[in-house]
Amino acid sequence: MKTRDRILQSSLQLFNQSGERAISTNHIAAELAISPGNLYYHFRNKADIVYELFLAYQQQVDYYLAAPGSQPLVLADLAWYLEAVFDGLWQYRFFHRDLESLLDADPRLRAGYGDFTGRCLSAINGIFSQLASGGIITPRPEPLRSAMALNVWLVITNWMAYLKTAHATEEPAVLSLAELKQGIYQVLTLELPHVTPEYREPVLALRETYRPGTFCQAAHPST
Amino acid sequence: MKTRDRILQSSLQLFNQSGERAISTNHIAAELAISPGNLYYHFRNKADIVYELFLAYQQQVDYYLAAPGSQPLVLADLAWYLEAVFDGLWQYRFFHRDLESLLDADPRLRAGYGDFTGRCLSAINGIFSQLASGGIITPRPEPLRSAMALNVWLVITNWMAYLKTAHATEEPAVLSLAELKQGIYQVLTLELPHVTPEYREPVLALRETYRPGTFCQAAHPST
DNA sequence: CCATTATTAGAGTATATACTCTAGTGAGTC
DNA sequence: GACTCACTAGAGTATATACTCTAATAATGG
Repeated sequence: MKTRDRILQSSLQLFNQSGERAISTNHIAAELAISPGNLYYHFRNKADIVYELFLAYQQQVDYYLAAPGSQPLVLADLAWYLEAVFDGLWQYRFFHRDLESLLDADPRLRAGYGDFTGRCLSAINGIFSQLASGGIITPRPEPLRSAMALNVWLVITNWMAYLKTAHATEEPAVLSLAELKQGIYQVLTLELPHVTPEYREPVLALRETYRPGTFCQAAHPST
Repeated sequence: MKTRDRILQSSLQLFNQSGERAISTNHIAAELAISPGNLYYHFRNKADIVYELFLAYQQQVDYYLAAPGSQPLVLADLAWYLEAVFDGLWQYRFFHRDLESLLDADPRLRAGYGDFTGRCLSAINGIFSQLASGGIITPRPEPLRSAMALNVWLVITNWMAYLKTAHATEEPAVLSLAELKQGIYQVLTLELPHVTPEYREPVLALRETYRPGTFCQAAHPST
């Protein structure tokens, strides 16, 4: 594997683990047992590493959130979309932690992220449309649908912060993909009032799949 | 005004302006034209300043979110609660930006914030109950009501980050209290499906009050 | 007035951070 | 074997950060 890619990989791992703020370029170099000079041969600065990671994140989410076209969606599609989004969020979870500082440090990133959010919101909006076509949720007029999409986005992007701040018992809060996906429970809670009567039961069942266990959750973090 | 209080005041202002990460104790001392030694006479370290600001934040929100007791609520109460919460969020807006790092740096803060969130969620839950008693929203069974409260909390605490990251056009994104309060529009969107038919119109009217203007918004930040 | 205590200045420290510079090394090519 | 060129090491720099220490100055109470 090329050094450049190893830098990206290690950076992502360390950022996810401890946050971008706590990880210096020297840390990254040390982790890879390469010299700082070597790292700076491959990247002009730290912001460039972050930006490249953002591009990968963006590409992945864009791919999975690709417009559902105009065919109606079934319930399994909804579950699949939610899983995909939370997978992306998990893989690049350092990103939404102090995103503001990241954007302050790099105008390209600010512009790119603005567009990215816009696309995500349209995608969610489109998914709502096609879920309505599929008879799963009741159609809503436009200004409302966009506001709903935004709420979904807000819940999704804030769920991790909630888990790591309000919910955490351990000292440096750790997190597992399974816990993260309990965010799907919250999203489905959000959509519940808009589900058509005939789909209410199936959606409730799907939602139950992600219900946060009050029992002991022996979850451990992986990469 | 006592130096200690001036330190807190200036810290809050600078933190809100540029984020805790970007503001060093030297910056704070310089802003007040006092020596670093003087600052450290009044506070053992930076985390102590942050913690004290958290206590103030907590006290304010706790005060305004005090349990509505058992008397039913009217629509004006709902508006009042929302305004109060967003006011608190505004005054201590540095806090929810990289909260995770703040908690990592101070175990007291982590514990305190965990409790604080718990109380906020119960308060929102209680407000839902009393809104139901007041005939404004339809009563919901418990596990659902808590999940709804959590969604409200997620939307509220993430609204500012959304504005400053996705929505911002300016370089260091600035924000006004008025813009922030458009978050109320989102919260009311969230609650809309649970509003009783007879209150639907009044709630829609209230919500319209906070609708984000598509027109030019010449809002400028104040402290 | 004197003694004690609270407050302040200001120079200084140890450490970290992002990043640079120079001098290579090693694999391929002519 | 000389040349190139992508790649790497490692020491080094300027700056910042959180924080300390000493000594001086107010403020206060008896």
